[in-house]
This record gives sequence, C-alpha cells and structure tokens, in this order.
Amino acid sequence: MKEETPLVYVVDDDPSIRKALERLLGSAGYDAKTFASALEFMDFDHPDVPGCLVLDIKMPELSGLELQDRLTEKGIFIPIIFITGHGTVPDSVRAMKAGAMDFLQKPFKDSELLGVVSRAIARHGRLRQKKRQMNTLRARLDTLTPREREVFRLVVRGMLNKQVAYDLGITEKTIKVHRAQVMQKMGAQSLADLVRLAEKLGVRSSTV
Amino acid sequence: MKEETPLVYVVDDDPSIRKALERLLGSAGYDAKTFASALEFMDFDHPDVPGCLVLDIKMPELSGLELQDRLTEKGIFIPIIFITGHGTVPDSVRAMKAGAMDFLQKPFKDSELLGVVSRAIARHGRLRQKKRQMNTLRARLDTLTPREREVFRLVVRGMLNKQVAYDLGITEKTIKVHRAQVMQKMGAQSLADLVRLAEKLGVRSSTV
DNA sequence: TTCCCCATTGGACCAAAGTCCAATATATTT
DNA sequence: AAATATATTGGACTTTGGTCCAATGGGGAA
Repeated sequence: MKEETPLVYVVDDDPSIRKALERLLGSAGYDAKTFASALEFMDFDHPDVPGCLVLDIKMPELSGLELQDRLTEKGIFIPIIFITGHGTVPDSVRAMKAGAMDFLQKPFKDSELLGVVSRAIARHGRLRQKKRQMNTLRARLDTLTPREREVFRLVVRGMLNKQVAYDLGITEKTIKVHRAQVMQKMGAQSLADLVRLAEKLGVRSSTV
Repeated sequence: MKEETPLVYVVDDDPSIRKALERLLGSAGYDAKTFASALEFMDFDHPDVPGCLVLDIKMPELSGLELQDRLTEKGIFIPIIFITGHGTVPDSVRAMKAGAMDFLQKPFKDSELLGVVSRAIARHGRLRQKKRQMNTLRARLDTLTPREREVFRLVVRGMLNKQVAYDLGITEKTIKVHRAQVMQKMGAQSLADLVRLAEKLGVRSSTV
C-alpha cells in the first residue's frame, strides 16, 4: 500500500545535538524534524504519519516531562524517547510511569537510539491502526438513534428480543426493526461481530 | 466476604531496613514478611493473599532486578516496589520497563512508601481477580472435546450452523449437538456470553 | 469383552430471529 | 405547511436455532 517514511521529531535546545541526530536519523532512512523548544513543537501541525519523538529532558520554559504531560492531556499518543545529559532517577521514573518508550543518558551509542526509535515507530504504527479503528467505530455508533442504542446495549447483553421488548415496554416487532438497523449501521455481519464491536466501544453489556 | 490482611514482602540485605519497614508496615495494618536475600524469598512458599513486594536493588548473589526477571519468568505477577540507596538511571528504567510499580530512593518519606504500597496492593487484588477468572475459563475450555472446540471457534466467528456444518463436512444436526454442549460446558447463558468468553480466552475468531 | 466417551445422525417440534411491505404518530426542521 | 427523522406496530412468512428422544459406530479403559 502506501509506503510512508516514518517521521522522527527531535526536541532539544542544543543545536549541535539537533544537527547530529538529524544526520543520524536521516542516514537510517527516517525523515527528521527538529525543534529548539517544547513550545515550538506544540505549535507545529503534525502530519498524520507514523513516527516518534526524541525529547530532551532539560529545556528552558517547558521541560520534556511537562511536554509529555501536555501531549497526554491532548490525547496525542506518539511514543516518546527521552534523552538527557544528567537525568535523575526520579525524572526517569516519572517519564516511564507516564508511558515513555525509553530514557537514554548521553552519551549513548547510535545503534542504541536507532533500536529504540525503530521499536517506537512500530508501536506508533499499531497505535495509529487501533485509533483509526476506534474512530470509525465511534462514528458508526454516533449514527444510532437513542432507541437504537438502547436496543444495542440490551441485545449484546444476551437478552432475547422478547426480553428487550418487555424491558423497554414495547413490542417485539419493534425490537426487530431497531435490531436490524443496529446491525446495518454498525456494519456487523453477525451477532458475534456486534458483541465484539460493543466490547471495543465499551458498551456496558457484560453481566459478568 | 473474606477480609484478608494484605501481606507485604520486604527483601533487603540490611537488617536495620528490614526491621524499620516491618514496623512501619505493621503500623499501617499490613502483615509484613522480611527476607535477607532474593534466594530466601524465592524459596518461600507464598500464600495466596493480596500483597506486594518491596525490594532492594543491590543485594549479594541475586540482585533485585534479577529477582524481578525470575518472577516474571515464573508467571508470578506480584507488584514490585524497588527501594535503593544509590540507584542508577539505567536500573530504574529497566525496572520500570519490566513492570515495576515504582522505584524509590532512600531516604523516602514513610507516607510515600505507604502510598505506593497501597496502590500496589490494590493492583494485585485486581490482577488476582482476573487471573482467577482466567483459570476457571481455561479449566472449562479444557473440558471441551476437540470437535467441540472447533465448533466453538467457528460459531463465535459468526458462522451459521449450516456454514459450520459445511466447513466440517458434517450435518447441521450434529453442529447443534456440539453447540449445545459448548454452551453448557462453558457456562454461557447466551451467544453474546460465549463470544465474550472466546475473546477473553483468545480463541481465534474475529475475521477482522 | 463390556463400559464409557466421542462423534454422528434422524425425526419431530417449538421458539427465536430475520425479512418484505405497509402504515401511523410525533417532533423538528425548513 | 411540507419535508424529514424517529419510534412504533401488523401481517405474513422463511430461516435459524434449540430441545427431546432415540440410535449407531469406533476407540480406549477397566
């Protein structure tokens, strides 16, 4: 299909580091985009391609850890690799707890960084894939009418049409209509499919 | 139901630390059991209660990190809180990557440790709960005959009895028999249930 | 060899789900 | 006021799924 060149962002206030990493990443076949500060990175409009973020911890204004938090709040889930000259244990623990891919201390070997970058990009690919799936699923869920949503919820809970009808105080006939609509709109080929979609969407269903 | 007192294991080669932690944990309402070495801890037969492990990094023979690896290999998933006097960044990163709850440097505040311990125990409770569920599920799956397993797999994929029959080269009638057996043995009240069980068990079903 | 498990199938039904076509009633929007 | 989306129901079937009772044949285990 579409062969997208992964894009690696580098955020570091040291120009020499930026230049060195840009060269290293370029030679490894990646596109690289560098930023001198976290704010600069935040302002940038990120293209929708697989990639990762190589981030210095200590920077003026917004630190790397703070940037990590901001991105998390914004729902941006690009894998982060921290690099640092004199990182502390608490910093590294905080970064890892917040989901960082790795936390490297300078100086590190080129191969070491490239290995992590490669894994980070692979992970980002999987995350993007899953996110796309969720987006289309939620879009479909949004097309359901309130009534259809109720029927959806009760059906995937395992209730018979008859029981759903009783629950909602309407006829079984009507349930069948809604149910057919739900299957149609959600793009489910079978009840089994529908149940799996419900699980992914977190539709409260399981009585277990 | 059964109110079990959480059990906190402390592994540290420094007797004064062991004694101090034992007192602290005891005053917080936990049972505490101390060990002077990783090997000593491994030899101990762990009772089945919620708890966590407070582990020193640097110890003779087997280090804390090595113990962590051993436990992972053995499928023992008790949350680990590392404590260390002079821990390094690489050590903390390795520990966190391997799933540690936290990595504290001495000296730390009592309240800090107790907070982490509390969260660790809560997590362990959830993990134990999930593991028990999986055990009963797998036990049920084990009672299925080979043929029943095949029918299980195809049914939760969303195939009609008719299609399953064609696939296996037998009659639809026979499928119904197996299918009923599967529902019975797996303890599923509905097809929706069965699909969810299959997902948890990782029964390859989704065509997506 | 006899007993039990597994796999298979038939017959006879009943229950549940799905499908077309059609119709009515509200509420909201244009 | 006309158009649209939502919710509801009926009738008339067809297809699927589920259940009971009964029976056959092969392969191990006692």
